[in-house]
Amino acid sequence: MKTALEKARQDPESMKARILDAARRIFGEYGYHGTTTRMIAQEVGIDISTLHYHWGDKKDLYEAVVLDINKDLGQSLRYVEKMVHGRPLAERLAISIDTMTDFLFEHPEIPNLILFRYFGRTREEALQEIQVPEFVADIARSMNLIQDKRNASARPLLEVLAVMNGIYNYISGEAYFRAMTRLDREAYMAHVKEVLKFVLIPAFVQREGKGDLEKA
Amino acid sequence: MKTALEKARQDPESMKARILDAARRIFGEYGYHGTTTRMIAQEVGIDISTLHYHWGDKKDLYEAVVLDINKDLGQSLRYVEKMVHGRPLAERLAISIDTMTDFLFEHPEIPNLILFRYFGRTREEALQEIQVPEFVADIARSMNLIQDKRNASARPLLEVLAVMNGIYNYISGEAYFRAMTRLDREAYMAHVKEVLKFVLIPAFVQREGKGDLEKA
DNA sequence: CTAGAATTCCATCGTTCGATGGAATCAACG
DNA sequence: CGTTGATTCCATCGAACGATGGAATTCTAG
Repeated sequence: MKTALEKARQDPESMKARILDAARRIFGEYGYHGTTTRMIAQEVGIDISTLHYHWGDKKDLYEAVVLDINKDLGQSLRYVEKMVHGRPLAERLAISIDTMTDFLFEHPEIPNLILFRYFGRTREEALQEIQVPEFVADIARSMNLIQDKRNASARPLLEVLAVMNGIYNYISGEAYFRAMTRLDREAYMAHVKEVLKFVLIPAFVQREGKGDLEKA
Repeated sequence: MKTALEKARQDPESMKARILDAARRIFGEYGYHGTTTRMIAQEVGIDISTLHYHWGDKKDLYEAVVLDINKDLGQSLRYVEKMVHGRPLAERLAISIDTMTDFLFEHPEIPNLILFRYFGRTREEALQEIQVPEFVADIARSMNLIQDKRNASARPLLEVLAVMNGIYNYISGEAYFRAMTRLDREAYMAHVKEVLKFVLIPAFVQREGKGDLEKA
């Protein structure tokens, strides 16, 4: 007998998986308080009681969404890390930006929910943590900004946040920024990648160059 | 006889002004749906009906908050523009970043509400626009990225957004990022300014240099 | 086919939220 | 003092929301 979780993971067409999928999108668009269980149920085309049957109450469902998103983001980051391993810094940054931007454009609810967590508060206490700090430290190590993941100083962590948030902003703000720039989706994605690489890469490359100079 | 608006502007201790002030903070922390009129009333120490008496319904109050914030942000941007006028690019960016960061740390509800608007959606339709596009075009002109504010192409607008959002992120994410870096408020502010200048300035300065080279 | 388990929906409950009428209080002025 | 208008609070309403019991339906094992 499969457990309920295994079922949901294995069969993306199962009711439980369909609800989780819709919940990701709607929580990502409207935030925790802006989302009603009725909105999610309607999106799936089911009754609210079916939703509660599978996922418990609203907070439980939200926490499941957060865990699911952490899982996807972690997978994607590990994939990118393998991809850029051993390459020079500028190339590593360019590939990371391109790959993560592509991935997140496909799953905008991921940066959306992360940004909601960063910037907003919830009336309920102790909603599930998004494990971003863990990810940020991993990236800092992958970028050679720190050696040990355990005791990272503030500066490199904040630098990594500049890169990650820079990407998140353009994904989550797509509707707003596209209206502002009057670009279609494809052109917007291309411009975003260009601008991100233009803005983010020089600083790190310049410093690396200076470091080498001092060594020599 | 003064109008109600003039009264509120002139006397910051008036009930109407006190309500608007509390509403800015709470809408900024919890977002539109995360905020209840009761929370605002309790913050001021009054009854909900007093709130409705002065500002109408929840949407009206929210729109007043948005207008108020647009006013403050616009003033601050114009002040910075005068301050940096005529200086070289790197200096202009550094001063702008320092000044805007200081200002926004004092008024975190401003970036908070702007980011909520970017990234989140509301169940109600047609909530008051935050006039960010206008501001972004102004800054692009002030940075000599565009000549005419009217017909700005996408690229410079997206570059300006990278700068503005970079600042907003660290302000609005203070609680989260400070916990992550274990910095006190003062140290956090200092690090943020350093990191912002480190990340954002080189790209623009480098391009300016290349531009001059091509001219020569 | 059938019995039992799993799933889905209908009806409904209690709470919270936005909003308002109307009484009570306060301030200004002759 | 008394009248008038502005302000504030109390009581309460209807709608929306989260949640659940239980009937109806579907699925599954034997």
